[in-house]
Amino acid sequence: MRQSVTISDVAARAGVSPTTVSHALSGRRSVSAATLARVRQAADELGYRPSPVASSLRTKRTHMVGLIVPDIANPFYPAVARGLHDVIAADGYYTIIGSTDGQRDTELGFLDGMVRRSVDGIVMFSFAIEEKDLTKVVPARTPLVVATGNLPSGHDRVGTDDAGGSEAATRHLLAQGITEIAFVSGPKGNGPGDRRLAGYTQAMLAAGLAPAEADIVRSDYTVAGGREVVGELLGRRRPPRAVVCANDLIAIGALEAAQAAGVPVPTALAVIGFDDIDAASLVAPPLTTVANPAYEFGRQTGQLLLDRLLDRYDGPPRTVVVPTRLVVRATA
Amino acid sequence: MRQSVTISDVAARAGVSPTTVSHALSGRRSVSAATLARVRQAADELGYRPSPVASSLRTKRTHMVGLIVPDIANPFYPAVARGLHDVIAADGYYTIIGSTDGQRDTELGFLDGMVRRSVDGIVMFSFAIEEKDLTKVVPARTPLVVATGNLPSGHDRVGTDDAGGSEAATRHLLAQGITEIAFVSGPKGNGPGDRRLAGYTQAMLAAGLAPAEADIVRSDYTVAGGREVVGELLGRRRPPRAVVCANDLIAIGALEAAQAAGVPVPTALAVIGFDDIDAASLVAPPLTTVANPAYEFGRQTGQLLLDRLLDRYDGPPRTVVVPTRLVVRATA
DNA sequence: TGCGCTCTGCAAATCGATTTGCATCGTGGG
DNA sequence: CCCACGATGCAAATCGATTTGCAGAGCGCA
Repeated sequence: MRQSVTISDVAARAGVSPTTVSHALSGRRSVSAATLARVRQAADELGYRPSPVASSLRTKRTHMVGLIVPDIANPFYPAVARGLHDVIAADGYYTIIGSTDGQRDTELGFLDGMVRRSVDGIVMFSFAIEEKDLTKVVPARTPLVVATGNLPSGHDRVGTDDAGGSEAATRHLLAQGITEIAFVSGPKGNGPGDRRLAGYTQAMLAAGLAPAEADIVRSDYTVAGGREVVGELLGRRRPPRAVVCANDLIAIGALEAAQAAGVPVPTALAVIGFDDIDAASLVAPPLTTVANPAYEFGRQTGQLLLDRLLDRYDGPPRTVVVPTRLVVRATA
Repeated sequence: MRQSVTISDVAARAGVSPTTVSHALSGRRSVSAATLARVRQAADELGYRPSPVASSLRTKRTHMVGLIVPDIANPFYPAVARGLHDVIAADGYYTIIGSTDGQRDTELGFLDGMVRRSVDGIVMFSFAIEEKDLTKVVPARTPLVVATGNLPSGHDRVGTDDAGGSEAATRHLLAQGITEIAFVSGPKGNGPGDRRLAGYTQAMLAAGLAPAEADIVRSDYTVAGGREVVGELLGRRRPPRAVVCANDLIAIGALEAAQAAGVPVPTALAVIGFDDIDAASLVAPPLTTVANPAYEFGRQTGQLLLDRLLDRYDGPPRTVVVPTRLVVRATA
């Protein structure tokens, strides 16, 4: 079950040593033009396809990058994966994926597996792991990009401008003269909800408005959750004139609640979501939302990684914040 | 830059040869209980983590599976990826991904790259490649699951029951006494549109109805396209009482066209989509559609692959058809 | 002429595991 | 008592590349 054509076969055919073939094809040492031509031709004629596995054993480089996410089927991550993929594939790197469901053991398992497989770099979305776990499993020399907001920074890092996004959304409402604005966040924790909440608060304060405690409510990140809490908001004596939501699903729930209550959108209630998932443009009326550019996010992780893989950068950890963009449709 | 702990280190510590360590840990030959214990302990104490790269070089097995898709960011494929991932990860296999954008050269490039990386198996969604390309690049012994409908079968294969799905959708309408049913397919070609069309036709014929040529229209697979062609249908002298669409986006476009024309859904126009994308349940009214179970699809590809990887099956190519399921919501 | 330097090329070691072939030691059956 | 065989362990070959060290040839310069 040996490989069909090896470097020795090429060497034999070209009448040189395997050493010379290696040098000729890799260019790590110079060979004469004549030899180079003979080697090239021999390789060509035999259909030589070098074995990356053998090469990796010696060089310790696999041209593979690990991507660890909670769930590759969750719409955000495929776009990230694609962005990463597009950046690194251009330099011949492959992406190897692990879905962890946010389980700590699974996260560690994939991390360990990928390190042993000697991936050249790792992009990690982790929610259950801590810095010391990371350093225990991942050798210091392996580039690692961390893509979650909760870890202290000992690695390169990419994040979304959550606060800036909801700040822009809030300002968009304020600019229309709307001041009674509520915010629907996610569950307490280190998810994006409270970072987005912070942007809302800041915009309100900057406008000289102090958001009342009652104007800030929490939900899980689902349509049903959004429908429920916004339904409750609308039932109050003084319902808000607008809601900014921590994600699009909540916002879609808000739309449903408004419709159920007979409250016209956006004239009586303006709604703004966050993420710009596919469905945002498909619901009726189409949702005004803050685009969370997952693809761009992925590209940035790829850039940070590639800069280190190709020795273009060798300094202290860097952080990239991916900007968001307000997409104005019909709900605000 | 050598690996920290190698098999020789373990051997030294346990006072045996590397051979014995290998046999002890792999169980390929028997070792005495005492030796086994000593080896285990030595490995443990040193924190031995075997190198899959070295192992692969000798064994030709990498425990990696390649997944080649047109676009990992397209909602269908992440779910497939997850299904595949879940099945094979249980046996220690990793998924390595390539997005090709349906480009022939890119498809071939990833195929070649993965084969050279000596993946143990490949799952391929290809639209631009032909059987002979495949056999040229992929060694006969590498298990390959083909997941598109247009290739002649020389490999294991997984497909969706496209015809069955739209047949069920059509019958669902017929059962309500609706007979004026139109079908919106995709562009001519080997996409799923015409396989879905076939199911519609069959159901109509089985009911003794001969669908008129005018009842079958084509669109691209987008909302805009669906809106346009269904708008045209509704403007006819005798508009259909229902439309079955080749995918959900078209169906959502149909919804928009109906709303624009003031045609109530489902009372004056019933609409059924195909795929059950996330947005299907989020639009208003929620879309009745045929679920195309991508996750299950991925699991099936994983099963076919794993059966061969683990030598559980060694016969001629098999085909698995993943059943669809009618999801009745509010539009039909 | 002689010294040193660059250019070219090869032999051999190396990466870290797996696998084959051989040797040794008991043990039980004939 | 002897032979066959299973159990156990090691030395060495192997997978297919890369890299190091060495050597010969050719050239320029003092």
